Amino acid sequence: MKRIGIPEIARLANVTIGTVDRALHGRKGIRESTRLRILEIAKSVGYRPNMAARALSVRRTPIRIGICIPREIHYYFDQLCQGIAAEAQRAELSGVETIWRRTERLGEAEVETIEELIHAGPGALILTPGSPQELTPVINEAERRGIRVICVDTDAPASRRSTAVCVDAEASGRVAAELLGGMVPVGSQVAIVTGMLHIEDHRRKTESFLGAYPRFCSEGVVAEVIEAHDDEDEAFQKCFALLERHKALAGVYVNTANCLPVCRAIGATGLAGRLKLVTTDLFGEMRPYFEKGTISACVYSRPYVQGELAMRLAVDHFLHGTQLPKAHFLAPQLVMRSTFHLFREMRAPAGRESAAPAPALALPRVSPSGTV
Amino acid sequence: MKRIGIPEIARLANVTIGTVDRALHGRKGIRESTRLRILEIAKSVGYRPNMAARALSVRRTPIRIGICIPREIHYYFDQLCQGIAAEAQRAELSGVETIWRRTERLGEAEVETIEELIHAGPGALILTPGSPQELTPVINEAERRGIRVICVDTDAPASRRSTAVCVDAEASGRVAAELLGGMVPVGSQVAIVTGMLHIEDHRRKTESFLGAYPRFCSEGVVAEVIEAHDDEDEAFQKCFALLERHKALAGVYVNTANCLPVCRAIGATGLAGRLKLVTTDLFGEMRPYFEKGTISACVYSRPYVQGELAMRLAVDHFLHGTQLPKAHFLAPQLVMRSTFHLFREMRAPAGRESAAPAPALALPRVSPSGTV
DNA sequence: CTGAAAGCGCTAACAA
DNA sequence: TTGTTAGCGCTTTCAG
Repeated sequence: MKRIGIPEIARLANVTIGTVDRALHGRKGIRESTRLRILEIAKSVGYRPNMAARALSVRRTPIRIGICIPREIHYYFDQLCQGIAAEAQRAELSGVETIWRRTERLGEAEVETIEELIHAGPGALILTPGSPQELTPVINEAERRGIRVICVDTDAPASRRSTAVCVDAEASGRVAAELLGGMVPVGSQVAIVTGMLHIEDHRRKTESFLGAYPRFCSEGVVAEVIEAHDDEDEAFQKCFALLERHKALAGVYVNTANCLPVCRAIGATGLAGRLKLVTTDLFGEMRPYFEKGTISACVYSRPYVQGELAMRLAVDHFLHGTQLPKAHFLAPQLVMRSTFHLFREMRAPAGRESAAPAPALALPRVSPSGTV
Repeated sequence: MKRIGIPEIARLANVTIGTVDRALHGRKGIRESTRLRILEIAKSVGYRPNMAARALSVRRTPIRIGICIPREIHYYFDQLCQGIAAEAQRAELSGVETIWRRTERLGEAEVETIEELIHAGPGALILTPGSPQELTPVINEAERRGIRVICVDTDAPASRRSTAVCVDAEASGRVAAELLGGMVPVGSQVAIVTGMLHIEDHRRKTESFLGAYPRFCSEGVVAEVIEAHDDEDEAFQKCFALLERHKALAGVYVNTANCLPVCRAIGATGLAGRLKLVTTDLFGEMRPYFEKGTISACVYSRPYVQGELAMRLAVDHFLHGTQLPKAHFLAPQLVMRSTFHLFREMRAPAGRESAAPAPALALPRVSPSGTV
């Protein structure tokens, strides 16, 4: 089963490798009959190109990919970065380099950072657009220069970005409604705790839940929508008051990461387990509330997977010439009491400093000839 | 920013590439001082080996990975194979080859096929052990010869296999119980439709559901466990009779792929939507039942992801020297009415012929979940 | 101990 | 229209 290559095909066809190359790649400057003949031979011997040789021959510039991701919220964006880094490490072997620029917070210093990255002349840019509208000009500028911009986690749909990898906020809100609606009795009152409605993600999740909930729980009503501004105390206070106000509340949907104060408020009112709580995101501190049954389910956006995917799309695009999809929407992962322990997020203590920028130098670890 | 290689280091160190190679690889025949000097330079310039070139140069030992996966059930194992193939294609650049052997059905001709694969002398073997106990000797033999055996989808825990990638059947059954238990009223009767209880996977899911259901639905009871033997007619008949027998049934858990007849029976008795149905696996024909609300949720093992993961573990192991984990358990993906459309499985018409043994030049590229 | 040189399979520029 | 040739960056063999 020796693998046969271009030279061998050339021999079989009585031509030279140049001609075989032309035939195989549909290049011009070859008689149609010759091409057909060669193609026929190539097929009959089951020719498969040696990708390593091709890569070696064709590429003299390493592919560089710029990455602009915020630091905060750590537990979330660190996962995202780890996904990217994991994929990047694999692609390293094929000559892909990453340039990391982590901004302090989502939406902060985005434009400058990306301009800086553009300046480095990368092949692609992976970023989380915090303020899509402000970013649109830079994104378009990057694309104009031939840099493929890949949005991750959130999209900048009005821009000319090449693609986006994200969990659709609407799907997220809808599935939360479906879960909660399925768990509470007909006609139940529920409430939403959100961060800030002027944040697109929060608003869309909220609206989508509002629209979907009555469809999944007949006669069901959303009693209140609370903005907690991602403040722990505010969330606790407001939520506690909410539970006092609506004794009949059957469920709560928290669509921001700030779910711990809600859990505490529910615990404080002795409702844990009776009231169904559906949260968003996943991190170590949620563990006890899963165990106690305070949290019924969590609609998780899987930042790690998103990162992996974004990076992979970029790599595949450059290395294999894969087309970038218009957008890639992932289904959120539903995490429940029976499964939360299976997530890496629940093991590592949260809040650790980023593990992203792979510490450059790695000398060859495997001796080429043998295994140790 | 040019990526610098061995020739450049040689120049900087005033030696030849041969010497640099010796230094970098800890080979003998080089003065210790020279080695140190070269290593120092390599580090300072951030040398990273070009793996494509290496792969090309040491073609004598391409890493080969044997794969033994059944054809049936197509919709499931084709996904698994596509996951493996996608990952394999990426590794191709680094000189990884795959040897495909698809058996007709799970558990059929496994031993022979694997013996044959062992004979090809691969570095690793990826397989779905249909009958773990029969396979144990061959697996151990392979491991004895230094072939890393990776079980996927099901495990062969008694063997010396290097690792396994699978969704734990127990977690699957338990989360089904949690979902169903959360959706039905207190004290509800539910039923289980399984394939054959002598199949380990079915038995374990069933037992785990039986154990967990009462914990998630207080006073809840599992009224019946039905074996449908993965036969369409039998499933329909038995299920129809079941629904007649237990008018009060609030939910059904189907833990085999054979869920369509159950959906039909539920439809025929006019219970669609009222009775909560939790199924297993995901394929195109389930679409209308999701749409109508007949299926409330599906506990999906994500064969594509499992395949990707298994292959990736193998590749990372050989290319980066990564340790293989003892086992890798994935959380099942919960699919619901709001999200089923995001899955690749629901788009492509099911039952297509395998796409596994990569056809020559252009291997169809698939992405892990929905791509628009 | 170190240097020189021959490829690995493929692409691409140049010759015929 | 086809042939020839020079690398890509690395490993490896054979000389010095």
